[in-house]
Amino acid sequence: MQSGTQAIPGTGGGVAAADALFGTAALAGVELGFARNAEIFGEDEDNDFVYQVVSGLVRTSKILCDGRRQIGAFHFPGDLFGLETGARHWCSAEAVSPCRILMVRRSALQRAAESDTRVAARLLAVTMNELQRSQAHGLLLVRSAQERVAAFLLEMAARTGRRQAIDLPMSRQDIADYLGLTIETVSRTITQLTEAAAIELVATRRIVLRDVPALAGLNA
Amino acid sequence: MQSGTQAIPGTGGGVAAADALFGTAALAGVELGFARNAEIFGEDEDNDFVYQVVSGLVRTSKILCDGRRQIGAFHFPGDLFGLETGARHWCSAEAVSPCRILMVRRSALQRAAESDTRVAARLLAVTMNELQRSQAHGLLLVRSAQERVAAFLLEMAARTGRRQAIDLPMSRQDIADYLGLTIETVSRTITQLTEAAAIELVATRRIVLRDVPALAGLNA
DNA sequence: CGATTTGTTGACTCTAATCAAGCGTAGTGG
DNA sequence: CCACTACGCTTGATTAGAGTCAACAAATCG
Repeated sequence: MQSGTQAIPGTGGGVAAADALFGTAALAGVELGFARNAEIFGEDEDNDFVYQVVSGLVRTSKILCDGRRQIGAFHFPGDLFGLETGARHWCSAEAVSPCRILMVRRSALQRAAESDTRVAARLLAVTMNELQRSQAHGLLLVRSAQERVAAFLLEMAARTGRRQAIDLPMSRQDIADYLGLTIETVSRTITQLTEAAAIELVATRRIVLRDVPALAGLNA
Repeated sequence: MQSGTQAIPGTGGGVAAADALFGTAALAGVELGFARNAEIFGEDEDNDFVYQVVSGLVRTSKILCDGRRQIGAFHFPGDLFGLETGARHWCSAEAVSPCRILMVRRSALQRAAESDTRVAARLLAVTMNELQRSQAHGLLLVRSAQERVAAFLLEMAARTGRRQAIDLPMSRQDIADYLGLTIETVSRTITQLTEAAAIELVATRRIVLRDVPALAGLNA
């Protein structure tokens, strides 16, 4: 069972911002469905669209020269992704769970931003938020395995809106690649947090946060 | 001698973009000088300005709960910084070398962006570039010490425009905090790269890149 | 010139990676 | 329905790489 992935209702803020973005400008977007692990766009492909998650979960990642994969971000319903300046994509995007994705032509969005100040302002705000998220993610990568996993769980709880039980749509490999760890270390750390009674492993992909202050105490 | 810090001419692209940003809109900015290690803004302070480096080098950083410091970015002449959405600053900014900084009121910039589409577009482009830089930095943090230091040296060479000799305006501690390493590891790695004839340590803060392909070969 | 900060080097420790095996849960087909 | 398989996850043993602690050298400054 990996239900719940499509049921994630979005976090409100993101959806509202994006709605204002696309809605106000009356931008025609194409909505497409993607199967689990399907590629939405690939590295070095033409950068012609901006994307919004309607439902499901998306990861953006890059393959390192040694074959390892680094996941830069998970994108939840309402989130925009593919926000880049270059003519070609710098990273790739795949569906973690079955997704519905809204695609808007970059040129159309640009025109909309030129004619509607609110669209431009929204787009800038969304980009700045993404910048801050990226910087926060960078901070994570220099911390201990326990701190990374704890922060990840709290982030997922915050993003899915759940206070207690979180359903993780992504595999341990995805988590490891997001946190810059190996799957073994992620697994071991989850075991440790369980033994420390900070969390409870209901199922492999369903985790209950038992001691949120303890988890938060591991953070900066 | 830590000369060269004020002589860095900017990288062209950054300066041009920023000039268009501030110039076109006829934005009145205040230019201020900051001594070495002076704080330009602090974490949690009011986020009322956007800043541009005129000369010198700026670092933006955050202090972790365990006392360690993580540097998110170095900002060179022409670069904008302080691009955040929140009402308060999320990180702090300090002068690595003596700096001249142009400060523009966020509200004024926002008004300029509303009246001039080109300003809005420039601001968005600059923010997206910063996002990509931040993501690239995140990638660095999951690599080996050698790869991080090599990438750092190449980045500095690219930013300062020098092909061969780089003058590093920042201390080993700054480098370590930027790369998520300790000063000892940075020092040892520089020694290793010297022994491998990839670089040459002319002075502690002056490094000549002897084998750029070898250094680049360590990257993704 | 001494004093102080900054950088290098060495010895040792410890965390997370690696290599390898075993478990559990679908999913498949007889 | 039950092997059988395949995959994702966990656990164990060992290793490698960076951190820590400590001493020393070198540059900078008054």
